[in-house]
Amino acid sequence: MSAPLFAKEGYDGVSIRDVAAATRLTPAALYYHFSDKDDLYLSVVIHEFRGKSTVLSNIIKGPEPPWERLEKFIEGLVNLTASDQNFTRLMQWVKLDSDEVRRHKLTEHVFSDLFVSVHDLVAELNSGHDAYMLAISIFGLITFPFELMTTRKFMPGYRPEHDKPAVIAKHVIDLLRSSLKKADGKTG
Amino acid sequence: MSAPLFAKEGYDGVSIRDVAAATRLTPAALYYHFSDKDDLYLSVVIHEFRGKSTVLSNIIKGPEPPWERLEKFIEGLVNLTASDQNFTRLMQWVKLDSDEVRRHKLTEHVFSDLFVSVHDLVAELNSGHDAYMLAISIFGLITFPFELMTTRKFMPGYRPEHDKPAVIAKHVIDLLRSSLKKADGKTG
DNA sequence: GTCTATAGTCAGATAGAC
DNA sequence: GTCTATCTGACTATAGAC
Repeated sequence: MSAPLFAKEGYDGVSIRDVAAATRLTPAALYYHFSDKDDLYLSVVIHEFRGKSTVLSNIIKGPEPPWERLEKFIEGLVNLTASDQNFTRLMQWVKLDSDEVRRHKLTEHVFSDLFVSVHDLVAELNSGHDAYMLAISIFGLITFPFELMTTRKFMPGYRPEHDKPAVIAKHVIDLLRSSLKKADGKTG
Repeated sequence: MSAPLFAKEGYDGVSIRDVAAATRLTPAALYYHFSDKDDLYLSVVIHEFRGKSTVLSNIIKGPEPPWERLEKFIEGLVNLTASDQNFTRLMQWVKLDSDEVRRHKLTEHVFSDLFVSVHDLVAELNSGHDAYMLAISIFGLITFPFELMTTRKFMPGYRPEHDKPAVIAKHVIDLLRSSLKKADGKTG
């Protein structure tokens, strides 16, 4: 209910009174359910990510060859990111969080599982690239166009199709294919 | 003087009093030089980026073949990003800024010139990829490892060398080479 | 140009009635 | 569990002395 608020304005930009208005409760009622603002914020953000990362992890653990699972994962994360703007912004706020304890807790719940899944998948590809770096690159390639969504519209060369999930996913896959995909007919 | 403050805590996380303490002025003195907090913030951030993007643009406009200039640009932006942590964080705050007018002004001064330079460079490569998407991908590949710096240390597979600029730059270049670089002996 | 002092508003958090 | 009322402190911004 209040996730869009935190997604838009971040921790410092949202007051307990704002959350109270959005949930049609009073500040005092919120303090009955949460010990303080940090507790409320953590609960909201972690709840927002629950389920989403497990859906993507399941894609990654499918029966297909690694490259095909990677393609499906890329399409899945692009679609998720495109369909829920709060998702990307909440991740951005996590990365920027200036409170170390809070950022550590969020990282654990928000990034870890999915990162491990992608890391293990790209390791299977045997591409020669460092799996850790490669996993980070893939997340960067997928999320960066969405992180820039509100600013890149002013850049030269922009066309509305650059916002379409299918176009973004295809671009990422095309960019990675020649570096990562083993030749089709190759056998051990 | 107060750029590190805004880099760490963002617009909402830094008060006029904080800036006053950092500059050893009083809030009232700051209001003599700046009309309001927005004016102060914009001045600080834009000043922080001046010069930096022109240095990189000059690399891009060198005499070498396009792919070599792209390699040098990647190394240059990686080194800049690695040497000045404020740089990355201020860019992240710009992307997340919830005030549309402020974000528009910052985008103009912070992103535009460099984006245009990279866009035109990758267009020269004739790689077959959309130049606009490709420019965004390159910025994503370079900056994402630094945006995740504080959180990815907790991820499995992490080694300290993953923070080294040379390693990050090499990874990005290696990842892009087979997709973007024309065969060496090719002539028109 | 920089100061002290302060106006006016909003923040996080709590006490106590129901 | 949720409310009204309120405490305490921090915030942006300004007035006016020097």
